Amino acid sequence: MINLRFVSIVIIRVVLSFLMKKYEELLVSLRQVIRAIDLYSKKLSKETGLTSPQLLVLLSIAEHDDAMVKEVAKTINLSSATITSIVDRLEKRGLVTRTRSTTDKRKVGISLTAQGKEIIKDSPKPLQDHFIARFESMQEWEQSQMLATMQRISTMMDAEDLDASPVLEVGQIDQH
Amino acid sequence: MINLRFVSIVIIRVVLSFLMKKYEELLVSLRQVIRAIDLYSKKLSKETGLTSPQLLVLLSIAEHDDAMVKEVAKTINLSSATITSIVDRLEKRGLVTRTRSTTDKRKVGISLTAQGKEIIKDSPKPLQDHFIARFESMQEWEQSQMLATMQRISTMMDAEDLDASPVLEVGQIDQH
DNA sequence: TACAAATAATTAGTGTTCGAACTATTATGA
DNA sequence: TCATAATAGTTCGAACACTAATTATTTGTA
Repeated sequence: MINLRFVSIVIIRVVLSFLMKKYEELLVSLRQVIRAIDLYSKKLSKETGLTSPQLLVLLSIAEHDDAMVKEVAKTINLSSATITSIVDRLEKRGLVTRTRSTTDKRKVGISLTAQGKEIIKDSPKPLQDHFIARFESMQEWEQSQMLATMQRISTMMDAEDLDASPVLEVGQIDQH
Repeated sequence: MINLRFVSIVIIRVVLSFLMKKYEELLVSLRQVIRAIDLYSKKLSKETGLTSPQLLVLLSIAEHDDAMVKEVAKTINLSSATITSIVDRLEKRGLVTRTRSTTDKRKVGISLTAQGKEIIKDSPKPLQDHFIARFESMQEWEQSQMLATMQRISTMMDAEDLDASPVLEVGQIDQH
């Protein structure tokens, strides 16, 4: 449903517009952040032999064993079709198994194999885990500041109106 | 080079960690923003019959006529290979033309056809343009606040160290 | 000048992502 | 009950997106 790649490009551009006067400074920060994540993602791929989405799916299953396709899809914000194709590859490599539920034969549970668990165990933690300790030590006012910024952007996008009435055309955004 | 989709997922998760206490509130804001962008992107696709990347390429060419593949790639942060395949489709639909340069026969200039210009003219402005007017009216302190937040995240990622010495292994991030 | 290195674009191959159509199963309600 | 709606998962086709390899051309230099 959501094309997150495009979304991220727009978000970055919006943030840049938002800070036109600080454009250069912010660009440096953003590039550094993106570069750090990109490099870390490559490191993960090299060490585990998995792509980023594959690792995300695997981690999601590790947290909730025997997860349904739909649950995984919702957790990491991808369509069921995408999860199916990623699980296909993971299954082919013997990292997960599919088991059709006996109580509801529409459902399919996905579980890690011993080999899958091994890979998870060896892989470095996802980038965000590394930062939580630091983030937790932040001041309350800094957290509030970030939230205020996001809400401000949301308001400017009329996103609230959109959400309130799903029927509303997006064209409305473009007027007035 | 950069998998922006994965990057955006990590950024969103980092921001969420960052705001664990405000988790629910922020989640609502983020969903609203993403939904607004997603809907707007669909509106663009429906009106122009183009996908978002195609429109981005087209707009990039509109701004700098006779642009080289490499220039377009750099402008919208995609690989040359990706641009080639997108331009293939745009050319097939008669929206752009390729002209090999006479001075440097390695280079290929991409230009809009009359039909391509027509589509650009009719298409609504990209989402970010719509917000610039609002953003410009923002207070100086609000802009500074956003920049401060980004720089804080950048620092926590040790991204500056990374950028300072390109040789540095990403593994360094995971230590400290 | 001649030849290696660098550059620009493309092609090949793999993987991700989606919506729409399809199959199978379960839930609902007249 | 039994037809119909809803749900879970898959398949299919199209478009992206990347790296690595290839082709053609230009640049740099011995």
